[in-house]
Amino acid sequence: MKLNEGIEWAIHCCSILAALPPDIALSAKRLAEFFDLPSHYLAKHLQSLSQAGLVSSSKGPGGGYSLAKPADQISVLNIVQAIDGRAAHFQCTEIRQRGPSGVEPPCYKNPCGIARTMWRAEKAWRAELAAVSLADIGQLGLNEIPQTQMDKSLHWFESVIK
Amino acid sequence: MKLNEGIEWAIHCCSILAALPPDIALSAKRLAEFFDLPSHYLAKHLQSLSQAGLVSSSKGPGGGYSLAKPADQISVLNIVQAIDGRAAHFQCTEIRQRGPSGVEPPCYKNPCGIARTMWRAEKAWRAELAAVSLADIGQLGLNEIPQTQMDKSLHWFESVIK
DNA sequence: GGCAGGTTACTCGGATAGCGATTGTCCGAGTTGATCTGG
DNA sequence: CCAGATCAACTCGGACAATCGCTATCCGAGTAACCTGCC
Repeated sequence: MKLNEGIEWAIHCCSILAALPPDIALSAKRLAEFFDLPSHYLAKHLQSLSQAGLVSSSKGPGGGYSLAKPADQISVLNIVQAIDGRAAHFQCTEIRQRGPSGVEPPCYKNPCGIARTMWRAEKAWRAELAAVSLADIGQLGLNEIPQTQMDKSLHWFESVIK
Repeated sequence: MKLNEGIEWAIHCCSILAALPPDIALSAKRLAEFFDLPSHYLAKHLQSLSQAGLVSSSKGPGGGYSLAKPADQISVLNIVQAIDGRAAHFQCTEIRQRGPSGVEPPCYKNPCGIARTMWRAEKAWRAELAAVSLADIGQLGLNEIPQTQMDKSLHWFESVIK
C-alpha cells in the first residue's frame, strides 16, 4: 500500500496558501513552479481540494486558488481525504460467511473482530491527522525553515504577485 | 489508497491456524477451500507469511502451514507487514528542497513537519495493530461466532484432518 | 512377518500473464483585466 | 478626459492516454507416505 503522491503536494500547497494574505490567489501554474512539479497533474489534485470545499478557485487573469476557510479550521485529515477519498483502507469482504462453514448472513450480528481491529487502527490514524491543522503546519515551518529559503520565498512571491 | 486484499485473507487464515492443535498443518488448498478463496493466489500470500517467519511450512503429503510461534506472540501488525511490506505509507520526496526557493540539502536538519505529521499518524496506526495478537482475535471469535458455524467448522476440520 | 527400494501423490516456492488504479497529459469553457475607440 | 465596448490572455474544469502495482495463474522442486517385492 502506498499513499497517493499528490497528498504530499496538496499539503505543501495548502501550507503555502495559508501563509499568503487571504485575498491573494495563486494559480496551479505558479504553485507547480514553486515546487518544481508537473503543473497539469498538480492541477488535477487542486481540483479535488476545490471540490472538497477546502480551497476556492477563481478564473481569469489574477485568478487561482486560495484557502476557503481559516487555516486553523482545515486539518491535515481534510486534505488527505480530499485527495485520497473517504473510503476505509481496509475493506472487509466477510469471507467468514463463505466456504463450507458459513452460515446465513443474519446470524452475524457484529462486524468480525478482524475488521473491527483494522478499523480501530484506522480511526487512530485519522485522529492523529485530524489533530493537526494547517495553522500548526505553518507554525512548524516558521520555526524550522532555513532563513535563506524564507528570504528566497518572499522574494519569489513579490516577483509573482505584482 | 486501498489495503491489499490478501491482508484480510492472511489474518483469517492465521486465526484458523491458531485454533488448531500446534502439530497440525493445513495446506493452502484446504485453507482456500475453507474460505472459498482462489487457492493459488492465497498460496502466494501464505508464502509471504512463511518468509516473514510467522508460519512454518512443510512439504509433502500431510504437509502445509502451521504457526511458527505461539498465538500470543504474533500481532496483527506482524501479519499486515508480512503481506504489505514494512515501507512507510507516506513517502516524503522533499519537494520543499525543489523549485526556485530551495536551498542546499545540508540546510534542512529535520524531516519536514508535514512528513513528521504523517509518520506520527502511521505510528499510531501500527501501535493499534501491534497491541492485538492472534490470541486476542481468537478470543473475540470464540465469543461471537454463531454456534452453528462453530459446529460446522469442527465437523469440517475432522473430515479434513483424519 | 519385517524391511528396503521404488513409486506415487501431495505440498511449497518462485516465475509468468492480465487488469485496474494511480500517474501523466491535453484541450475547451469561462472570466477578468487591459486596451482601444468614440464622445 | 471619460465611458463603453471589444479583445486577448489567463485560469479552471473535465475528458483522454500511459505506466506501475496488485491480482491471478501456472509449473517445477522437494518430501513424505505408501506399495511392492524380497529376505
